[in-house]
Amino acid sequence: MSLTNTEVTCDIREMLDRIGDKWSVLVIVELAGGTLRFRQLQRSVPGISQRMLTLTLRRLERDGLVGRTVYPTVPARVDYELTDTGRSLTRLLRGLADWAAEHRDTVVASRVRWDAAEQAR
Amino acid sequence: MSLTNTEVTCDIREMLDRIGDKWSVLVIVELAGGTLRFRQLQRSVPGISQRMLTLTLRRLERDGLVGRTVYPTVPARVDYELTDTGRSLTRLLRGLADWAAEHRDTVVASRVRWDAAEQAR
DNA sequence: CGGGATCCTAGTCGATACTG
DNA sequence: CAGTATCGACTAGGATCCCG
Repeated sequence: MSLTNTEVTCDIREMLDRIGDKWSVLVIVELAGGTLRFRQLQRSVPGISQRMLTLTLRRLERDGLVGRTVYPTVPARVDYELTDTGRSLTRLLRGLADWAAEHRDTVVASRVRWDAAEQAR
Repeated sequence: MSLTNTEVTCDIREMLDRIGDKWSVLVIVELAGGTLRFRQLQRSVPGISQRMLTLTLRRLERDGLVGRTVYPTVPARVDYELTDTGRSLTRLLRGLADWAAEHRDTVVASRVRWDAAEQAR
């Protein structure tokens, strides 16, 4: 169960390079609820700009986590959905969310203590 | 088991803000092997600069994931070790590493395909 | 509607030099 | 040894405009 080796840590870094940016997990989580169009997705992820939604989706599509379907109607219609690989990620995200929920208070308290000590200097 | 709600996604973003940077997980993984001094840690994490190791350790200490002990000897000696909270993270990191190991080939293949299609334009 | 192309800023990171 | 301070490069991300 040891984690101390270069190979494993590189694996983790790869993962974080994939989903550690500002928007990827938010998009993935929304798509976990089902297929969404570009506009729907943008409305579902408050604060994301058009540009960042596009960039994020392209990266996820490139990695095979998200599928893109274009319907040649006018105006254009584009559906986004998680692939099987993408869906397999939701289990992991659940794990992250659970850890965060469980330890948030402790972490916040630690920060408050730290910042107070900082202030004291 | 749904992930689609703002609260959960914020939890995950908090987590990623905490460990999603370039060095945090690498430091955590090294400390998972036991207490280390500053220099030992720097040698254990190839490529990390003095500055980034300091910054990373300060952040982790502020969040209560890493403990710091100073021995007032000359020259100074400082030990770093995971707290209980920090140690609880290793289970999660194991999950990330496992996912990465299992899906790396698929993801890489998807990228190659994407980049080839890109080239074709 | 679903983007692409540009421009710009704020923050991250690395390199280097210095200190107790 | 264990840092702090400074500078400069790079880049993620936001704002805006335009197009089919």
